[in-house]
Amino acid sequence: MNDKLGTWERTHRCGDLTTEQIGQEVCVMGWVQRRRDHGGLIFIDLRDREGIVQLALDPDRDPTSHQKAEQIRNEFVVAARGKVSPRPEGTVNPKMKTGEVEIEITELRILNRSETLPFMLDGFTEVAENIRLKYRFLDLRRNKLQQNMLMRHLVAKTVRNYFDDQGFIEIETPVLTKSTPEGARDYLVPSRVNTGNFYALPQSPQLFKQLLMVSGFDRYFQIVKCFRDEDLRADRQPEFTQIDCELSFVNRGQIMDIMEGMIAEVFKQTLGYEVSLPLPRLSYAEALDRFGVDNPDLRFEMELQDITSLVAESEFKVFASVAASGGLVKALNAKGCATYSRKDLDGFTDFAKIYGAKGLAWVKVNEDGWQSPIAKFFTADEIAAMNTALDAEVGDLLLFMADTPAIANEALGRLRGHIGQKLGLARKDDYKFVWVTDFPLLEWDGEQRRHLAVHHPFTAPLEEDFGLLDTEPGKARAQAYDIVLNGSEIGGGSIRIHDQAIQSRMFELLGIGAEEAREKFGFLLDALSFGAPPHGGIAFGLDRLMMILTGSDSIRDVIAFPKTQKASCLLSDAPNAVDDKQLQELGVRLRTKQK
RNA sequence: GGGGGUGUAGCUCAGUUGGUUAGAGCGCUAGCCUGUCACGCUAGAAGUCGCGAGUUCGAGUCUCGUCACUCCCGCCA
Repeated sequence: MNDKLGTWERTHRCGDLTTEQIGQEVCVMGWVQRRRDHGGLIFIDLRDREGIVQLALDPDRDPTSHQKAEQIRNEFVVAARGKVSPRPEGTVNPKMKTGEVEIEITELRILNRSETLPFMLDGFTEVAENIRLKYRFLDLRRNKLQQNMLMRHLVAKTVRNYFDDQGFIEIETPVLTKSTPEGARDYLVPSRVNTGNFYALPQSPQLFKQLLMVSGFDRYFQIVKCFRDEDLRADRQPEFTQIDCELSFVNRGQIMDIMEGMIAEVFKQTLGYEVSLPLPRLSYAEALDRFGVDNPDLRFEMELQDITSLVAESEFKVFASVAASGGLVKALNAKGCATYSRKDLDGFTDFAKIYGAKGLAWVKVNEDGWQSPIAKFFTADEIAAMNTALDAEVGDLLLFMADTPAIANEALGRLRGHIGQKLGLARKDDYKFVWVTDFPLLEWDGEQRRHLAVHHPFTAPLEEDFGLLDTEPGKARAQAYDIVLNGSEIGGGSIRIHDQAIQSRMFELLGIGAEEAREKFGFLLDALSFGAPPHGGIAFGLDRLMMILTGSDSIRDVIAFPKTQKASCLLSDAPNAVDDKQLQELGVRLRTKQK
């Protein structure tokens, strides 16, 4: 039989008790982290979301409570009253926040019992993901996840306060929206009252926030769930949260200023970390040239060097032929890594191959020159030129990639990140931001034989590249910007097209005919024709930001109830089959038999 | 759609060349213990070796298939 809560009121949270409360009568409630029964004395570590405090139960002080404590097991829910006391000389626990005090219990109530848990919550062992997810309500009791959720709340609160101060208002946009087949796959919801028709869950509130600008709300933000039916990754869930913003009458410099202010405020409030503003800005072209990727990790240098011209005439056919066919030969200098084994180097090659590289050439810089399978193909002058370009010194490891520009950049750029991690140059408590700007507006899709929007079809081109739309649209750059933190894209946005004629022209360039554009985006084109102000915005991935703030390797650790890689919820068993009756009402018939 | 990893007690894992009755730590149960804090000591219970076939005198171990979890490529306007 459990005890009743009765009229007891909690006076403090467990983790909040310090020497300041010494002498006070307190009442705490929480879960039993651990019981240590000495036969006489019993100690209980009582836990709530703020932390753990030690309860001391002395049979001489209160035999009834002591007797109850003998039955207590892990995760029992307990309420306890007693006096906060300093721990006896020599028994202070410096590892605990509350380690200088304990509560001398005078009355104890067992509010509820617990079965033996399927796994320990003590944080000393890594538990398999599927077990954690099945018992997510228990997993969430663990300290790390409690901290993550509390910090997530703090971030949301900070964001709301900041935007409120800046004159933004939060407006909700619909979750049942219209499917637009551009971009990611939609999650579809069948409509009962419009049999045969479907809503789509929003991939982002993009169009609605633009409409809010047309409506004159001027500065909008929303912390909002978005949905994409694509395959999952360590940093991707099918439903995720964006900090979504849109502003009118601003240029992109002003947007970036406001947004980096928000990010700085978040880092200050959560980690006490001062982000120095303004953040560096890098063009897409420069990012690719120096780092190979558009989301460079700037916690370390190790920049890529373009050595195509140095090896174009060399005897090494692999490099020379790539150079002759318009490819790139790029190299990076892994400082002091000449000691790496053949196995390490093979590992790097395998890593590069993931990104389409055919191979990777390496050079160890020794006292007596280059040690490398490819050294013999180069003249002393060529080697000297490469050494200079790469700032090579004895003890360095030079890595070379020759391929099409896209593959050479991507593969060597990813390898740069990989080696930076391996060398411990990418510290989790170091935060390096960069804005990447001037993305290409369009990319050519060879399969569909049409241009696709790199960002989305509502992105405005750079004003100086306007003319290119009619001549070489593939070369036009966008008024777009991504904010990158430690090699991870945490946000992206653009100035939008607010001129209906230009938006129509953009649809044309994307191979979307006038009729199709009207059918899919007619409401946007209409809105643009009724006095749309110049506007632009950005959306931040809250989950990815939380991963970095909490030092989490998985997005699941910053989401209360995440899904597995196959997008199922092991806790509730979603998605699941539904009754025929439900399907009938929706006018939906399945094409395949269910298992 | 493709590639890699993992799956053995409630949890974390070990298990040799295919060979007797599958082990350890933690947890759990019982007993002891008045200053521990991942308390300690003693004893005990606990297994569909993910699932299904196959090879074999014999399979946790080899082969094939399959399922789940996970990391990556593609995909993610």
